[in-house]
Formats: sequence, structure tokens, C-alpha cells
Amino acid sequence: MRHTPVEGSLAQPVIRRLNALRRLSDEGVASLERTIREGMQHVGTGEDVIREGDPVNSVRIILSGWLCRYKTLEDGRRQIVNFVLPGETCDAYGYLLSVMDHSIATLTPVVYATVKRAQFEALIAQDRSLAEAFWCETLLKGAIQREWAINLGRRLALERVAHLLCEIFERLRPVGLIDGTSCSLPVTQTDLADATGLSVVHLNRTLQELRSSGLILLRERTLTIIHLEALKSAALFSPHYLHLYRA
Amino acid sequence: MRHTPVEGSLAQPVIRRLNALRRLSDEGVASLERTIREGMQHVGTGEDVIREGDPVNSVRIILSGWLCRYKTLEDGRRQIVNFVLPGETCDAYGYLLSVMDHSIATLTPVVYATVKRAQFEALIAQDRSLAEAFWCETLLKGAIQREWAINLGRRLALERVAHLLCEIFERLRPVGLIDGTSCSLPVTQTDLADATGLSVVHLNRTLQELRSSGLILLRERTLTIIHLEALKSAALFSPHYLHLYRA
DNA sequence: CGGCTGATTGATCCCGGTCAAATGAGGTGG
DNA sequence: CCACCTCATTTGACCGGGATCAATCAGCCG
Repeated sequence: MRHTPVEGSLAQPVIRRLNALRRLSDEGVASLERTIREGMQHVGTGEDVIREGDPVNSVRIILSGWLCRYKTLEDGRRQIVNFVLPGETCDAYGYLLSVMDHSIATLTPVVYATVKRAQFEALIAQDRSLAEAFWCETLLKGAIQREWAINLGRRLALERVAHLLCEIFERLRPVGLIDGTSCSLPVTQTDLADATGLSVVHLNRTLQELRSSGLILLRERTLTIIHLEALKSAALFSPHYLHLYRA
Repeated sequence: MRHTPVEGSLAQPVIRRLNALRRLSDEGVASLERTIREGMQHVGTGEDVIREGDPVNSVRIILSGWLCRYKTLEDGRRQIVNFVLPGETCDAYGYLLSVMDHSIATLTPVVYATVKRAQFEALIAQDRSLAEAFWCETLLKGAIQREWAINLGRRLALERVAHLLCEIFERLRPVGLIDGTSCSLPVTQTDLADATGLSVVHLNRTLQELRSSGLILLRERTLTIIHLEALKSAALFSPHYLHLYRA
């Protein structure tokens, strides 16, 4: 018995995600689980967990629930620059830059572990596989961010939305959060619009187009991808940037 | 006498940029200069220095010249996802992800230093300030990438172009590459269009608008910002994301 | 001088934005 | 159980920012 089942299952997404990037040592996994168990927190929907300009003194490891990173312009225009999914971190190593340059808000109730900077540094100092896995996760975020640039800059509305759905699906896969051809998509259409740089109205029409062409189902916050290959092809999606296959 | 003047001046942008992120130790600076001196390379304009899918086995440190990171869609649409300016690296630590998820091309003749992975790891193992400075540089790139997302997703053409110009100006400042109110802008309008997600035609008209409203001059690859504050305000530019001031 | 690349202009079109209103789906309190 | 409120989704009508297509112009080089 390493720990109680409940806590073990909560740490699973993190371990699976990091393991997909770097093979973790058993000791690394154990101390990670221990650290997570000590810093568990809950937040409700629609809360900022951290805001642009805030100092960064800790790392958050998301155990369940969705968040988004966003920036707003003075006049209220908002862009979601990325989602934060279960098993991902809010800025491992982010303290190196001292200050947040964007905000992070919950889109659902969220369970996460807070790890103070000193604690985190001790954790990674003691296990190289953990340190590298967290770095890989940080680099992966950068790769995803670049893909978002081409999504926002060069894809048409239908391609954009399709691409976002493909990406989410493939990001949820390694953490075991897809169920056959379905996954949870616990966000409003306003959120999807802000993530794709579209207006809500047009996003809604685009979703309807995807539905009526038989590519997806989307009801009650559940996304079903009826024909994944067709959706990927409509999105001009190619998964290499997700670096899913460990070298 | 630490080294010859010529080589010393070439390494200056790198040292200035890293120093702006983390105070470098004297030994760190010395070994960085030594490493750079050993790996100098030259490339002409319009060459890919590395392509999507290529394995990553080394780090490139740009000493002079401009490059761009870009991705293309199957049908030829291209998005420049970022520029690489003098003093920046092509993916310090990039080898952790093994494979490039985008391509990097020169926009001008470029002088850079190649540092093999083992060499780079030795360099940072031996000096913590260097290791952290390179990590900060990597995180900073992520911050810039996020700002590009809001630029592409939520700003109008005029704001977008103005914002890009502000950003370039402020990124060149800490490496000493601005001269009063001017800096070099050695790229074609096609490049600027691909960076802002606009068509060349519309980019051209947008530049004319910026010129005719007296905000900028742009002739012979030299950008002069006539009224920086007005340009920033037209761009809704706020510089925090560049993390210019060391904590 | 011809050929090439990049900048500029003009005319037209359409993708996606904006505005406004209707519909639906919880949630709450009387 | 229903009236009411709020928030999300959907629909319709119209508009406009920026794309597209097609020339023309300006340097530059061999």
C-alpha cells in the first residue's frame, strides 16, 4: 500500500502525462505523489486562480477540472491563449520570471495541488527525471502555443474550430480522459469563441456546420467525434507538435 | 585582455540579453564567450537552418541577423509564429523534445554559434546563472508567444501591425540594436503579413495608414518610430509580457 | 536591356462581425 | 409547483474589414 486509493487516482493524470514525456523513476513518482497529497486545494467555477501582474511563488498541478489562460485588452476583448487540462501544471518553473504575464481562470470546479517554490525546487533537485519531465511539459506548452498562432492567423473558422477540438481530444488521450470517441468539453461557446478568435455567433454557426456535416456531436458538455480522421482532415490537423511519442 | 575585440563584440548581444534576465557570473560570461568563439557559423538569406521534423541535437545562438520561426499548412498558407533576433537562441533545451515542430529560416545573412547538446549541457552544468538565464529566455519566448495569440486572435489589422512593431522595437532595445527612435527592420512586407496573419495587400495598406498618420517611417529596411507612445497606444501595447525588468 | 523580386494600387467579393431578439435550460424562492 | 431570473444557445438581418485577383511600378542584377 503506497497511499490511499482516492489520492492515488487523483495523481494519476499528472503521472501519466509526465510519463508520456519522460520515463519517471519510481522514487520520482513516489515523491511527486507525496507532494501532491500535501497541497490539495479546491476551487469553484469561474474563479481566477492567478492574475496578470501577480507574483509567482508556487506551482499548481491540476488534478481534475479545466482552466484557461487568458489575456484581455483594455476595451474588454478577451483571448483565451490556452487551456489547462487535468495533469498539466500552471507554470512549473514560472517563478523564474517572477510575475504572471497572463491570468488563469477555472472553467469548471478544479482540484489542484499547490507546491511552493522551495518545495518544488527540492522535488526536482532530488530527481532528475522529474525535473526533465516538467521541463518537457513547459516546452510542450510552447509548441502548442505556436500551433495556436497558425490556428488564429491562418485557418478559416471551420478549420480553426475543428483543429481546436482535435487538439483537445489528443491532449486528453494520454491522461486517459477520453472514452471511445467521446470526451468531456466543459466549456461554454463563449469560451470556445475566445479561444478561436471568433465571435460567439459565428462560433455557434461553425459548430452547427460541424454537426450537420456529421463530424461531431456536442450535447450536454460532451463532445463525440464521429469521424476523427475526417475532422482532422477538415482541420488540417497534424499531431506532431504535441510530441506525443517519447523519443 | 579576455579575448579579441571582434569576437567579444559579436557575443555582446547574447550577454546583454541573458544579463537582462538573470545576472550572469563573470565565469559564466567567460565560458559562454569561449563556447561561442568555437562554434561560429554563417548562413545566407532565405535558408532554412532547421525544418519541422528534424532531430534537435544542438543549440544555436544568434549573434547577428534575423530569422523567423514558421509553420505552413498543406496548401501553402504560412504563418510566422515568431522572429528570432540577435542575442536570442534557437531553442536552448530544445533537444529535450527531440524533434522540431516548426521550421526556422533566415531573413537576412546570419552569424550564429552552434553548440552541441553535450557542450551546452556542460556549459550550464558548470554555471547555474547561465542555466537559469537560458531557462528564462525559454520562458520569455513562451510569454511572447501568448501575446502573439491575442494579437492574431483579437486585434484589428492596424493594431496588430502597430503591436508587432512596438514589440520588435522593445525586444531590440536591451541588446542595444536601436538607435534613438530607429531600428533595422530587415524583412519584406510578405514576412510582416505572415507574422500578422494578414494578406500582403492589406498589410501594405495598413503600413501606409501608419505612415500617413505620422506614427512611423519605414524606408530602406529602417523603421523609425516617430511617436512611440502614440504607436503603443494605437497598438494597445503593454510591455509587461516582455519581462524586461529583472526581479 | 530583360528578368526578377518586392511594393503599390484598384476593383470586387465574401467571411465573419455586429446588433437585436428569441428560445431554452437550470436554479431559486414563494 | 410555478413565476421569475440568469445565463447559454440559437436565429435573422445587415454590415464591414480584410481577402482575392489583377495590374502596374520600382529597384536591382546579370
